[in-house]
Amino acid sequence: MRPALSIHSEAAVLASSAGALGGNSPTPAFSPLYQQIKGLILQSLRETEWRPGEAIPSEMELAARFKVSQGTVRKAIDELAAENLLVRRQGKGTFVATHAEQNVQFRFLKLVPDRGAPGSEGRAQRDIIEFKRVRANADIARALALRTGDATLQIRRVLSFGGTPTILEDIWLPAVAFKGLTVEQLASFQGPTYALFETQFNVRMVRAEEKIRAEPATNGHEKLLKVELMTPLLSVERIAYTYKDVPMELRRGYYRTDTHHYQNNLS
Amino acid sequence: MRPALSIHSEAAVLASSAGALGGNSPTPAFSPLYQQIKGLILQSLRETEWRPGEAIPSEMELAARFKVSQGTVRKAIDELAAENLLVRRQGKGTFVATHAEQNVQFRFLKLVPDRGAPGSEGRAQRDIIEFKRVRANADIARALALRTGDATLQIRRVLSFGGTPTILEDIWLPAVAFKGLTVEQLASFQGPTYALFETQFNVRMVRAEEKIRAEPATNGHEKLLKVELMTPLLSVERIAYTYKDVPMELRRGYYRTDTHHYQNNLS
DNA sequence: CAGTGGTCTAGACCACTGG
DNA sequence: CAGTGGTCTAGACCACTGC
Repeated sequence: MRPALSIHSEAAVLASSAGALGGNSPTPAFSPLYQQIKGLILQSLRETEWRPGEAIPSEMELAARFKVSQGTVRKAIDELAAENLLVRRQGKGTFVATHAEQNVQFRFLKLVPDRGAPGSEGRAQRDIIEFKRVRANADIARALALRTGDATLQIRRVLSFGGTPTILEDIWLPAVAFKGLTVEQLASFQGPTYALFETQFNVRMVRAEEKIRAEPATNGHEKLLKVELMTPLLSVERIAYTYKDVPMELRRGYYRTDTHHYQNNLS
Repeated sequence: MRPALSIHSEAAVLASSAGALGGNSPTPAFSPLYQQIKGLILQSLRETEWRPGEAIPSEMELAARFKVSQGTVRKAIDELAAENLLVRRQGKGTFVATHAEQNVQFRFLKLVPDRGAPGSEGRAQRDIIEFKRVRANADIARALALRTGDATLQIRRVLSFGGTPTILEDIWLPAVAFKGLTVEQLASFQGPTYALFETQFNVRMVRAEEKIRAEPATNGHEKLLKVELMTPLLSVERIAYTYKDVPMELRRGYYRTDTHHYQNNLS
């Protein structure tokens, strides 16, 4: 069976563009077939040909569609599954990952209680303190790849565990992508906020970067978290990205760490 | 070619032990061949048949040794490489991972400068403040899977970047495994501490868990880090594990986060 | 029972490294 | 050039799911 895709198609593009610019082909940039298949599947995910939670076609179907062997499709899916974009379920199929699944919830919330398992406290109480439309300052704009002055939605909320306010978060979203988001929607939605983003705005968060510092409680944060002024808090700044590495959320969190801690595993 | 290993060997063990206990075989616990191969390779790593930095036998050789196909060995090695226990180098071979490699250094040190790349500050200055033999209290013993009162080596040191003291660390090691470790050795060794552990004590750190909190500088920590009393510091408690999930190091670090931050990537 | 993902094999060929 | 890991294929069979 001859593949319909050239093994060197991407390389050809790179080489030709380098040639057009007069560059002397720095790297052949060989791209294996399965990487190209991976790219095609990724493209379908971006274009939401299959939505979060849905099954994608079987390996056999995809192999036929792309005119490659099942093993090649398999390797592409393997990588996407390793990146948590797809979830394989033996006997059932391969599914688009979603933040609505229980086991995924704690991949993005690393604050866990000192005693007991991560989810042992039941559902966190979420209180929305503020919701407003603001123009991005230079910092916010840079983080979200916007221009200074572009419209954003800002949300301030407090998460409480067992009645104790533990997390204060300020969230900024590009207004264009989240047009129509309301406080009511945010307040009434059961489940992770990122699941709401998936179903209502077709925005799927794929990865995030967090910068963590220790800072004293000030600016009224101490009142909202019910701690003394200048109490050390964990400051967590997160930028969350969608499929094509587009930043779609900036989040500044302040965590109390007297009964919880930020858990990280290195390997 | 018939495999010399039974596909169900591990399953058989589990089933028989469950049977001996009168259990009614809860899970067949099917173990694929490549997992068994992975286990055998892991065993050789533990027994240091191949030492950190050395090449392991080629895929073909291992396939012949274990009487399986190259593809099966390949899948086993794939997983070990994904876990950072092995490193593949095309055209050269597969090597036992080591902390002596440049690119590995920053997998375990997540504190990076606010400006500039992770390694841009040059080598950190390390000053050993204290080195003593102490008996483990209940906390230390639990963390290192020792008994209270067992001997440990305690090291206190300060890491400085560009002349600024930034990290204060207390390290506890089980004395039995690190017999003969001296201050001179620690002070004179160039490169990561974990690389020293590999070459001198045959202890290879494979993964670690970190619990992070925000705490005020007290107990003289403020003097060693040259900050004011009660300045918020990042408290990082790490337990590091060797191949077979044996804890071999407890480390309590206090990080200044005025010019650096703890960087974490979620996916 | 059919359909899915998961394992295993055998062989061909490619890309990369170093002598 | 030989030796290594990397890719791709084709086919057989296994484990799991749900009808």
